[in-house]
Amino acid sequence: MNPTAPGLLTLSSFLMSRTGQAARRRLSNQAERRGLRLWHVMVLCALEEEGSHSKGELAARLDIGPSDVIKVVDDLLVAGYVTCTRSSADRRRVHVDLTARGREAAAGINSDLAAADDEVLAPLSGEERLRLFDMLNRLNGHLGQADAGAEPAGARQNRRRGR
Amino acid sequence: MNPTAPGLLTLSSFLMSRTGQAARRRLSNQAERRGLRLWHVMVLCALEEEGSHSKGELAARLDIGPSDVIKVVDDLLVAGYVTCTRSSADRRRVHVDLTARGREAAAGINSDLAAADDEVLAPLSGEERLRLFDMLNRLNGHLGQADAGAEPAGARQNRRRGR
DNA sequence: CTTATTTCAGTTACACTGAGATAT
DNA sequence: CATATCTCAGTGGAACTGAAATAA
Repeated sequence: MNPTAPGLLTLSSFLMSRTGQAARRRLSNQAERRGLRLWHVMVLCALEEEGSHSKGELAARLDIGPSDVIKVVDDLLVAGYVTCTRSSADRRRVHVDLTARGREAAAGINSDLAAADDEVLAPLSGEERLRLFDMLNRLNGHLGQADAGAEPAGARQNRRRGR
Repeated sequence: MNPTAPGLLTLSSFLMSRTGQAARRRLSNQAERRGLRLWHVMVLCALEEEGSHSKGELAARLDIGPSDVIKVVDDLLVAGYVTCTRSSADRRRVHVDLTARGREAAAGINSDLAAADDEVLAPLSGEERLRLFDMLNRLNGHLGQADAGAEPAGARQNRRRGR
């Protein structure tokens, strides 16, 4: 059809997945120094920024599987970074809250991750970084929204990107 | 330390990994319609753009594991998209070449992927897309280069990102 | 004997799926 | 009974690791 379709290797989508993968690895390496994975940090960060969440809310907020939240929160619980308490109003829900220790850990790792982020973005000027950040936010919104509209019908559980 | 370190969830590195992941999924879905995975398309694309490669060269060019190239090329061989021939000059090497059928498949899927890429980048203007493409290329070069410098010593096999 | 290339086998982390338990 | 939330166990593809076989 299109005689001069650009190859996969030069597509922005593909470059982005590659770059994102490399960037993720750097962040992940930072987290690993504290015995945490990125999922753990995501949860700590969400709790730090937005306060208490139920496990289901965390899954929706972070766009990860509800079943994965279980393991992650359980690890954080064992590490003493969070507390889990059943809601007295709706006893199905489990509220997750940061402990003082968790807040401390989150602050420490956040500054480490910010440094890693800075190193990743090293080749970009300050203005370019702002542009990039803006574009990424728009792309994220667009992609998440587009996926949400394609729900088959009875997808009450797992309303996530993979369908 | 830093009292106002930005949270992981707002780091460009993190946003990029998320966006890249969503973008990759779209490309992957396109490839799947033809019974291929992204790895297969990467190989087809590299062969289409740059001609014959040995398996080791493909691994280095695409930055994937030499052991993974085996499976991918083998799949393509079974599908009749490539031919494998031992080099007569250096019989350790196996040269991989596109067949007519492979070239046809590559062209077809490339235009499909280009359409998917266009959809991913929908929220960006033409100028922004160029900027983004440029930034991604620079970031890719920077990250790949930085990883290459951190080699421990005797890394003759697997000189790849994860070390 | 040492090195390069390919090959095979196995491991890990991640994302996801499905069933079931408990509560509303 | 229908629904929501959480929990657990298992699947599959991707990325990586290590060790062999073959040839130089």
